[in-house]
Amino acid sequence: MAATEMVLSRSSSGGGGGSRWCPTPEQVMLLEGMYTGGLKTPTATQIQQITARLSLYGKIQGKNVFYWFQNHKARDRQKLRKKLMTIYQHQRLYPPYNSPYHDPLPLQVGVVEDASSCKNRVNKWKVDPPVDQTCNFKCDCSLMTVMMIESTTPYCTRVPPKTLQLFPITTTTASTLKDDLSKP
Amino acid sequence: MAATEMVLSRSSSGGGGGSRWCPTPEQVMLLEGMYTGGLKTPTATQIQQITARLSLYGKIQGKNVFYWFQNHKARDRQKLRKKLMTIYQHQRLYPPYNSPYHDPLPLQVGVVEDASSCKNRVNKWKVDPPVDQTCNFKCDCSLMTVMMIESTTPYCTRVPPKTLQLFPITTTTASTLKDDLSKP
DNA sequence: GCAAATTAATGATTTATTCAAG
DNA sequence: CTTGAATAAATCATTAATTTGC
Repeated sequence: MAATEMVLSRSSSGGGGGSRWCPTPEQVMLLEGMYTGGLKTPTATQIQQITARLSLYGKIQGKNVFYWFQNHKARDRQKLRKKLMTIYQHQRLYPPYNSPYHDPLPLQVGVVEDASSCKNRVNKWKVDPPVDQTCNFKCDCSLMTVMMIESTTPYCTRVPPKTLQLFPITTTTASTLKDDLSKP
Repeated sequence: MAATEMVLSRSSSGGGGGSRWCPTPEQVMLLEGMYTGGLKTPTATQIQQITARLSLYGKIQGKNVFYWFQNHKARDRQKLRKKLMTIYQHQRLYPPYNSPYHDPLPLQVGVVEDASSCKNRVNKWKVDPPVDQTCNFKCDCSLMTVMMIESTTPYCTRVPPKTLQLFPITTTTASTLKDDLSKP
């Protein structure tokens, strides 16, 4: 980095108040809980609910949740991939078949109908996760839908309703409200 | 997705498909015009305007415009890439330098500040395109912002503004409300 | 102990790839 | 086969850890 200066140029970066979401420990904890609990790709509806719940612990948007799962899954996958790669390399083995470590995650997928017809890759994990909540919505596809849905709630912390600012490009000096994160 | 439903009862009339956007010839013409005119990656603001304009010729959403440019650019690029690849292969040449045909498109980028400091990749094409409309918004980054903006207008054919509903999550056993937001 | 400098994590975008409708 | 839609991989950029010299 330039290191020449970086002082208090606060939030000049682009469009939205704080430059990026900084999850509180509680939020991270809950998210990781859901992830290890089996939720890898939440549907739009789930993202909504998760966002609502996490907003109790700090300001957050649906897209943050969406990104979190995307990144977490991707990095999990790449971690596994590297591990497998070194293993294969170590044993002078080639990956099992076609694209072996291209999808190593033992994610719990949805119902894979019959597996007899392999014409399509079994990417059918679009049904909603193990928890049996009665959401019968077929195809709510992550990001788009999320964005469509969250519409009017720019960031949904439960702050007292101040004068709503569409695009807080203005300085908003300070941060302070940023986080009280004290690591456990 | 189960495909069990998708009633697609109506609206197939008049050139709008139910399941996916089917651009009218006028829309395609205009889009291609803009593309060859130099617009490769419209900002959110531009996407809005384009959508508004194209909605005169048929129903369309911001995401359609977004996807159209994404796909068009991607496929243009891959076409060029293939062409270059065969050329190189044909002449027993290796690509010029590091990743030669990784960015073959002579896209018109925004102002590249000084080019003297190459510390960062010059990916600064985030400023808004040639047309000098006075939008000073720094970083409105494509999809997210588009979605944020278009918010309450699920599909922006010129329908009269109804009362906005913000997505009832409650059980409401299936259906009924669903098609309200998927079909006109 | 403290900040500046460096490195590691990780949030956010962009690009490439894949799926499926027509 | 073409192409709209969706997802995953790669990349960028900023924040937190950490090292280091004082």
